[in-house]
Amino acid sequence: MSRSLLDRSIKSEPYHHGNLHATLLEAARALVEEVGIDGFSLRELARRAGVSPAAPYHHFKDKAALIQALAGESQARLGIASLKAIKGITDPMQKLSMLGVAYVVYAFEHPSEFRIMFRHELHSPLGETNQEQLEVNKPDPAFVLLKQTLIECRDAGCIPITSDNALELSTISTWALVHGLATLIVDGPLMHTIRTREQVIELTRQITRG
Amino acid sequence: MSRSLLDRSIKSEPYHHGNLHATLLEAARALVEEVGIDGFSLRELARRAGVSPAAPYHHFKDKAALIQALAGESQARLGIASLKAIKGITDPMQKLSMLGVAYVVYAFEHPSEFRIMFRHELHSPLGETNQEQLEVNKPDPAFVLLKQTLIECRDAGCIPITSDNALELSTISTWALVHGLATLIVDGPLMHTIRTREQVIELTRQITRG
DNA sequence: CTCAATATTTGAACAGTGATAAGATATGCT
DNA sequence: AGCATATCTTATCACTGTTCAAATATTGAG
Repeated sequence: MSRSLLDRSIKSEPYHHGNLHATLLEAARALVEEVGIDGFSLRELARRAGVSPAAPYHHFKDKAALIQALAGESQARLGIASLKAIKGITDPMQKLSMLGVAYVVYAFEHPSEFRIMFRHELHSPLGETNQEQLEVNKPDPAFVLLKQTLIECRDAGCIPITSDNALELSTISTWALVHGLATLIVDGPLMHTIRTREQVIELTRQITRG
Repeated sequence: MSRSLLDRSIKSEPYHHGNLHATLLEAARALVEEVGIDGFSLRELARRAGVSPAAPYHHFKDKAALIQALAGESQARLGIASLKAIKGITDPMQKLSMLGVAYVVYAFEHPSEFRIMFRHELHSPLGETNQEQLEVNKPDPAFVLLKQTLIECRDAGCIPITSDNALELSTISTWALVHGLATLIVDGPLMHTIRTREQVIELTRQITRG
C-alpha cells in the first residue's frame, strides 16, 4: 500500500491504481524492446508497473491478447510513420519509394515491434473464428496506404496496371519485396552487414529502384 | 528401469539409450510442427523420447541450441528441395523461377520450420561472437544456390549485371521478394486467401515474373 | 450523503517450464 | 578386469502463465 502510494507519488494517477491498461501497454513496449519477445514475461511487466501478477488479467484476457494489442499499436505507429514519410510529396513514384524506405527503416529501428507484427497467432490464434478475431483483422494501415499509392501510380501512367487483379498482384509484389528486405536485415543474413540507418535507406532505395 | 526397457523393446536401439541426439532432433521436428515454436517444450520432447527431462542437456547445451540445430536441418532440407526443383533444367531463367517456387512452397508446407529458420537468435544469440557462432553462421545453401543461378543468368545474357555489387544487389532483391511473399502467406494477410499448394505456385510464378 | 453494485487489485495457489548438480548406470578402451 | 568417460536419472531451484476467492476503491441511484 505504502509502496503503491510512493509509486504514483509524482502526479495525480487516479487513486485506485492509475489507468493500468495504458500503463501496461507502455511498459510492455519498452520491456519487449529491451528483452525481446521471448524474454518478455507478464510477471516482470506487472513488476515494472508496480502491480500484482494477476492485475493485468483484468485488462487483457491473455498474454497473447496483450501482445496482440501491442502489435496493433505498432501497426498504427508504422502507419503514421508512413504518412509522415510521404507528406508533401506529389510524385506517386517517389511516394512509393518513400513508403518502402519508411517500412524498412521502421523495422530496422524497432526490430522487436516488427517481429511482433508478423506473428501468425495474431492472424488466427487457435483456429477459432470468434468476434474479437474479426476486429483484430482490421486492414493494415500500411497496406491500404501502399495500395492507394499504387493506384495513384497507375492513374499517373507510371505503372501499367490493367485489371483489378493486376493491382492486387502489384500490391502484394511490392509489399513482399520490402517486407522481405526488412526481414533479411532484421532477422536474416544482412543483419551484420547493414549497421547504420543510412545503409538501410541506401539499400532500400537500390532494391526498390529495379 | 522397467519402463525404459519396454520403451525400446521393439528393436535393437543400442542398450544404454539409443542415439538420443538423432532421436531428439527427429521428435523435436514433429513436435514443433505440431504445437508450434511457442508451444514447444523441452520436457514434452523428453517425454515423447521416453527419457528424463535432464537427458537432452547432454546432447544440446540449451533449448536454444536444440532449436538452432533444428533450424540447421531445415536449411539443409530446403537446400535439397531447391536442388531437386532445378534438377534437369538448363534455362537459367526457368531455374530462377523454380527456385522461387520451391522456396515459397517449402514455407507453405512447413510453416513452423520456415519461422524457425529466421529467428534472429540463430544469427547472434546474445552479442557474443564465440567459436560455435561462426560455425553456425555457415552460408545458407539456398542463398548460394540462388547466387549461382543468378550468375548463370548473367552469363547467358538474360539479366544485365555489370558489377559484383550489382550481383549482390540482385541476389538480395530476388531473395527478399520471394522471402517476403512466403512470409505474407505463412504469417501475414495472405494466410487466409491462399489455401492450396496450387495457389501458392501460381501466385509465386506471377510475382516473380515481373 | 449513504450505501449497494461494480470495477480493480491483491494474495495465494497450481501446474508446467528451463536449467543445474549430484549420484547412478552403462560403454569403450587398455 | 577395471577404470575413465559418456550418458541418463532423480531431485531441486527459480520462474512462468493462469485462476480464484477475498479485499479494496469507484461509481451511481436513492
